[in-house]
Amino acid sequence: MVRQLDYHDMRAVFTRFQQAEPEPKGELEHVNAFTLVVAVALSAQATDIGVNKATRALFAIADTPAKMLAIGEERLMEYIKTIGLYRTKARNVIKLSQILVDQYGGEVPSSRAALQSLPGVGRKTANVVLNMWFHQPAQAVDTHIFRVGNRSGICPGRDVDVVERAIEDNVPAEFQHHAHHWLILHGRYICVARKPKCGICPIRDWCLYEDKTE
DNA sequence: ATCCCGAGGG
DNA sequence: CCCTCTGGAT
Repeated sequence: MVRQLDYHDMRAVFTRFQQAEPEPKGELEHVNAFTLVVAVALSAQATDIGVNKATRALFAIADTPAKMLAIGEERLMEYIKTIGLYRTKARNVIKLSQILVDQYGGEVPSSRAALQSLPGVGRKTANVVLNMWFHQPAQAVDTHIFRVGNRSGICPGRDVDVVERAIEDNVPAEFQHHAHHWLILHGRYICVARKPKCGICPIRDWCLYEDKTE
């Protein structure tokens, strides 16, 4: 039996998030749609801090698909070698850049199908781009949101698809667009994986998580 | 279910 | 040492 916060508690929780951070933003650095796609693709199983450290130098010389192709896979690998899974990511970014040049005039497509057809871009990355760049009602579920959603009862689910639906179905409409970043930031700084900081949690009154250490 | 895979925290 | 980090492809 999965417990899910009721409508009243959901409103209270997101009102708290909104008061603390009226305009939450992601912390992945990017300068256009292309660099956003690349940054999000690179962020798989990596911290945004580590990704930013690598992309700062990379995007200074390669902020378009054409420039990325000019650099090539070998040199790209050197830039992102400090990020996990770097071989696969380098290959995907080069392939993806080639497809954007060949099929989309060097632009980033705005449809989910086109985004997800790019190598290294799955549902989660596509949803981030749709939400952040194209301002579409898409809910990306990452490791933070999956954990926070299940612990708290905000958006529980056995897999990410169920959690995504729980957000769409149960987060009040006016909070939908910012829900992604509110939940991520909460997971990153308060509801952390190992030892959640329930002592300083702003939504503790409504959370269903049983903290046995305090 | 498995592999990919470095950096940082505890 | 072990765990975690805005996953995706096979």
